[in-house]
Amino acid sequence: MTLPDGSVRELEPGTTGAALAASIGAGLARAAVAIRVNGEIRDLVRPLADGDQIAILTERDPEALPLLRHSAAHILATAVRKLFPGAGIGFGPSIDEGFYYDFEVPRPFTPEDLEAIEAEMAAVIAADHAFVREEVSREEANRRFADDPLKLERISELGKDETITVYTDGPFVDLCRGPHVPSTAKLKHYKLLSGAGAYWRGDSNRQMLQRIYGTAYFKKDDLTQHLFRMEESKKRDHRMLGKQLDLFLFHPVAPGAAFWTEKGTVIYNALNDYMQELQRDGYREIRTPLLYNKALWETSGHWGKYRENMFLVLDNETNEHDMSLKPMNCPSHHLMYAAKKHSYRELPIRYVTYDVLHRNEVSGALSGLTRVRQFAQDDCHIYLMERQIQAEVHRLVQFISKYYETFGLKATLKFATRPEQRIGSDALWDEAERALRHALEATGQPYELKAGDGAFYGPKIDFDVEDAIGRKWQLGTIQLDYNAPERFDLQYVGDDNAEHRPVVIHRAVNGSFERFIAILIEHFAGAFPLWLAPEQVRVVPISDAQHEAAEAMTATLRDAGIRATLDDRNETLNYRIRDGEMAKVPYLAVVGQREAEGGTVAVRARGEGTKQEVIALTAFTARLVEDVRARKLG
RNA sequence: GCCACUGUAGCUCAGGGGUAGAGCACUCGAUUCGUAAUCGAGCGGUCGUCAGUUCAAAUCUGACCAGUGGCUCCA
Repeated sequence: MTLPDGSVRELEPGTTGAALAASIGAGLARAAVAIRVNGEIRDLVRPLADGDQIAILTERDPEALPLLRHSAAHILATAVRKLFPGAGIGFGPSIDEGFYYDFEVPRPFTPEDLEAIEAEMAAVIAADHAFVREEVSREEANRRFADDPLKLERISELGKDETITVYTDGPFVDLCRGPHVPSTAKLKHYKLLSGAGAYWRGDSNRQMLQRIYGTAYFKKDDLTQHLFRMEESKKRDHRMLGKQLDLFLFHPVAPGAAFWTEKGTVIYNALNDYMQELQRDGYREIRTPLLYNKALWETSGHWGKYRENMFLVLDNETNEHDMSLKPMNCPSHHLMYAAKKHSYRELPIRYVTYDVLHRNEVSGALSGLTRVRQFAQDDCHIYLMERQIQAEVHRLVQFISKYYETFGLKATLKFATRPEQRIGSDALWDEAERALRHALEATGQPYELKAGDGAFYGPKIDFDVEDAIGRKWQLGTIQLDYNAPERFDLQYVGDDNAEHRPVVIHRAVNGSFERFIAILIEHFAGAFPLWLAPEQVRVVPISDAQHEAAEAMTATLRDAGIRATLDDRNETLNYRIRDGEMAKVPYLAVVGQREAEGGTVAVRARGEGTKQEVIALTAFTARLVEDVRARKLG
């Protein structure tokens, strides 16, 4: 057998991974979680064969964590079966952030149930049950799971040639492909998080099961960090901060559509201004109608595939719902392009629109600003020749990266290639993928390949950003589209005086303003950098004697374009300082007798406590103006 | 859309078959203060909406509306 370092070991036939690990060292034997045999991850207890390529997996291997979590799901089921005899069992996989298991029980699990179950899991772990793998015949499997209709259903779907395996840990037997960690004692750091209803097979026509979510890690620190992140997410929830900081609100009369307060609107406009500033170079901002006859959606293909997500509007003359609010801008952009004849000399043509869009999301999907029915994208469509793709994508990647950097968001690029379901010839896809990949590599930025994850009409680059507490959000996208130009019969006249098809690039950076602002609120925990802060400076006179001076200073700041307010309420200084800090205003400019006389302000920066700086108002103003201009972060 | 839970003052929340409570915010008065809550008084609610049960409903029941979590990252 060959080990990862290339060394070869001779072993008795039938030796298991566990025995191999033990023969290498006692430490490795203890740390071993599973074994990779010829690229396939297996249980340690399975026998090895002559000539196998072997790698022993320990908790340090990234592939090991899902095994632990999947095993945790079994341990959870073991505990639930003990406390709720007769509970039906569904699926219990590991997921990105942990694991879950679905149970068929007469009532939902309560938080108290979860506590009891978690305690019972500790008992299962203490018992140190080995995970025993067995290969069984279909008949045997049906016999074993005679009381588990959900498992029987799954067994009936397995192909004739598939090996059916079951895993046993102590009293619990489960139909399972495996593999698992060697025994229940491997699970040390885990936490049950929540219970929720979930349909069997995700089908709302099937019965509702009760799902328990949990998470597990090899290291205590990792679990602690995960739980901390959950806590921190709760504290930063944009729905709570939005209310607290008075940025936006929702009302039952317009579900899924935000009302922006004057403060929220400042942020919205600041983002829009920045976007426009970055796009002065070569972009054409246009506006198109919000309401269209269905003819447009028939051309674009939305009428057939997307209609249930569109808001249809009754046309009184025809008495038909044959008008619709636009759910996206692309068709209207294509229309604008097609309205004129274009020379190759004009390309690329870049249309940008910030119009409001409506999509009829199902009611249960709505959530704060992140899932809404009305929103605005920074929507751009670029019409260009194939040979321009590389340069254009290069330009876009740099632009988008720069944009995210301004907010201190770390972006990761994902390159998504042709999916199974697609349109267009392979030659076209080859060309499109080649052009995208070259452009990507030219930027020098690392990227991750997501094979088969492209749009049905073309490959794409997605931007995942990581926020201040390490959460990932999918934001920007650059998509090549060969389909739309066909549907809309888009053309340009080439240097050969013949008509040619342009290619379309769809591009969004914010995704939607609504969702992006939600992400920013959580990223900054409501403490926006100066250029985004709705209220940038709050002038706080110490007593009435400085009222006039403070008023004049506020006016000076405002004249310089700074969003300054005056807090001359009849409250103590302490009260107003506290209020300013809680409102997360970047600067409090305190004006006492000394400052009023000297034309200075005592500046208290947000979160810096009493570390104040007394500075001439003119110098302070100049600094603020510069920081806003530079969109300085902190 | 479906399931579970939730809906009481502008906000956060307590209460609960017999005429509605707190803190903060707001208004007024006193206080004029050097860096995270000064004191006092006052204003403020058809207890999400509509029905039903009851002598009596904010409380119990149902429907609806809205919000929150979830609804295969396949044994």
